[in-house]
Amino acid sequence: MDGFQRRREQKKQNILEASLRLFMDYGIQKVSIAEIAKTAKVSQVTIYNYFQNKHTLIHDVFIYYVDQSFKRFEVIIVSEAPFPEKIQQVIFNKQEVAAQINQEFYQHLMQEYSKEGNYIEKIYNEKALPYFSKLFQEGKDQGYIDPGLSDEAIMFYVQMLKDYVQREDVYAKILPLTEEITNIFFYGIIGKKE
Amino acid sequence: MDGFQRRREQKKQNILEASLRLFMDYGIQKVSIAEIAKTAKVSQVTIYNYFQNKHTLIHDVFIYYVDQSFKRFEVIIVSEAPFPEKIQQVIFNKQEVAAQINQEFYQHLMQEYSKEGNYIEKIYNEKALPYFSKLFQEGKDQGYIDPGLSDEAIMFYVQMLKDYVQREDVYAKILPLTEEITNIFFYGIIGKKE
Amino acid sequence: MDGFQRRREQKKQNILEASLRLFMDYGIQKVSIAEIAKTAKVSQVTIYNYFQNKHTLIHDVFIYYVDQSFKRFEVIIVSEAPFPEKIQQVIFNKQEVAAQINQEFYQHLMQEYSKEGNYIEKIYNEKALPYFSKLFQEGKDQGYIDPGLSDEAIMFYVQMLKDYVQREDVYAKILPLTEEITNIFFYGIIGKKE
Amino acid sequence: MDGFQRRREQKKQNILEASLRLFMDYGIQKVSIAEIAKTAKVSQVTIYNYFQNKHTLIHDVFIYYVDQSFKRFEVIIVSEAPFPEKIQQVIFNKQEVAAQINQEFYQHLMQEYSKEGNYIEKIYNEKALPYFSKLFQEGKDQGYIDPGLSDEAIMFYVQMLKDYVQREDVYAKILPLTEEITNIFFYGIIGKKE
DNA sequence: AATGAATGAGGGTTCATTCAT
DNA sequence: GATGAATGAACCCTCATTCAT
Repeated sequence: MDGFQRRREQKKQNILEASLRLFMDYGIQKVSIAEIAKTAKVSQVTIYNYFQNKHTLIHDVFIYYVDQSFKRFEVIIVSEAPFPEKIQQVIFNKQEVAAQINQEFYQHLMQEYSKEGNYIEKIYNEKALPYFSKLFQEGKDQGYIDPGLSDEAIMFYVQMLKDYVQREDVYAKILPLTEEITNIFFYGIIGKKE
Repeated sequence: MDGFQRRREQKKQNILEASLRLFMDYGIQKVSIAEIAKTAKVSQVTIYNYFQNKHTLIHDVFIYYVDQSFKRFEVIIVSEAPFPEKIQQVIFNKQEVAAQINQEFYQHLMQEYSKEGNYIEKIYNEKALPYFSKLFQEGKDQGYIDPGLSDEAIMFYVQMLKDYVQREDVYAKILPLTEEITNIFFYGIIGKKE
Repeated sequence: MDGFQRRREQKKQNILEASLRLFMDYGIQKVSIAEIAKTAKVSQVTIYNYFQNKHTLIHDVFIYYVDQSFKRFEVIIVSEAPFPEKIQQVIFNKQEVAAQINQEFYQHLMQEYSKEGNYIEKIYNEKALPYFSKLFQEGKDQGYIDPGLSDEAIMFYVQMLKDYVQREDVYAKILPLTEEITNIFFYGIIGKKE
Repeated sequence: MDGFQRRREQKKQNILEASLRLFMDYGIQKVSIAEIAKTAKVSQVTIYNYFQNKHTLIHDVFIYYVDQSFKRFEVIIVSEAPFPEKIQQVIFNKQEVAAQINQEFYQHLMQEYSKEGNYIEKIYNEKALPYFSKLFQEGKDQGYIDPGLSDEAIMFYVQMLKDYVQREDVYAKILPLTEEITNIFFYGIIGKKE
């Protein structure tokens, strides 16, 4: 990549980052192109030079976001930590780009991209799922997970917890419940039978 | 209530119902007053005769929604069904006003009402929480729930599952997993020890 | 006039008075029919039963206003006070319905009715002008007014002073100047030559 | 100022001029942004690119107007014409931006600016008042004005006449009375004593 | 390639006026 | 005759997007 290309990429990333920041703070619909342009210190038209329209900008921001979070996710999975710790980190660690993610942003993506591009599906099936499978297999091998459970079901649970924990309105409330929640995750509401 | 009053109430409810329907299908911001008016078969101004502005309309729609769902929730709790069935119904039965609820609508409310009116907090603390407590006590008495678990922690799980199940993008996927998910809820990922 | 008619007249006057009050306080354009209805404690439609539309309502309010002020004006003119005192009263006394009249109201009338109905012209020519003529003749006879001056010119001056004094933004400032202003009116800027 | 800036200024002035023209002809409230846009041959949004909202547009139009009128006023005052002619020009010459000024426009500004910005007060006290003082002193020195009269009182008269002459509804009527009115201004209703 | 300027379409809201009881 | 309810038209303003330089 020559200097020219590099500067171009840099500018593009500036726009993506500004957009992501704003989307996560205020939601998608509340953020205008003009606002993004001002934050990224470019003109509105420059944005249109890099991205077809707001729709594809959102799409690209999302991909940028997923790629970034995925890298951090990967680190946890391949680490040498014991299984329960890994699970806890995946669920509770705010390892995402931002500490708090605007839910509307998240929802919008889920809604939009479950229909068309289906990028989220694709990336999860291609990348996350194998990692999760590996993680769950590890759990099953070490006796932490019932071997009869399907990966889909466990993944649903993990995903759900992960999502929920990230919600601004929820996070504060459950902080003191972390241990209990983890316990229920492992042993169910019926509790550990010793 | 005379005929006048009754027709007025009826029309108001029409607007509320149309709004709720649209909000749940498309989200709040995407739905214009004009659209609501057309759906409810009234003029835009009529809406303004009943509700001060869009903001308070949303508020009122929300209250309408909460009240309605709560009635159905109550029915389940006080029924004579065995505990596990009750829990399953609370979580999985689409007892809500609508089969599918738009998440942005839900998020908006959560966000909004965690700040101001705090109506959701109030109704949950005053009405839902006691019912939940009673239900959980029932579960503990019958050995379905570890007596050491706090109501808050269990409620978190129930609420999370309930919310998640309602999401458009999620519902279809987990339908075949219902049984497994219930199992995890009861026995954790470690599974039932027999 | 029977009791029925009387009640009708009473209601009509209520509306007129409410309108006048509001017009003078806030100006014409800022006052809605709904506001008048609420102030007069009638329904909006009732207003339309008495007055064709807002336009004619304004017209009628104006006539109501002019008639009322005219009565008070007449009192001064026919009184036994000496000429200079009469003039001063006509100009400076806030003998109008309201202490302060919203200028927009006044202007609107002037503008509107100098074109069409021309009611103000008519009433002034028919009623005020003769009185003014009489007053000015009195002044000329007593040596207070140059006999060479036309009634129109003097009337313009009196009217102008009267209007100006009534303006909210002007009144306070000129209060301490009353005497000087009267002097200039009588003797001009060149002053009394003794 | 480069070509960019200059064209921008030009366009801004177009909008100001169109607004002023319309405000003066029809009053402020009756003139919509759409109408201004059409008159200035720009889109509505362009207006919003230059002015925050209608309120500040009105404000800026007013400043534009005051500045322009003041320049012409200054020319008269510093000219070499004899005193009576100057006075007559100040009062009667339609030296203002427009031949006729809508009174509602004027009133609105007076009302508005007696409260907040107070721009009119400021400009009059800082700029107009000194000029007027100088003019009146000239009149006193040359025996045209009674030295005992306060500047405030004379200014009141001048201002009043100036305002009144500008009124659409008044102008036509007093045109034939110009001479008489000037006489009254100089010598009062009692007339010149020779 | 990048920008300031411009725009069509649409959104929420208000108002004078009419309908239906 | 009086009212509550309803409405079409208009207004201010915002936004994603394009034009012209």
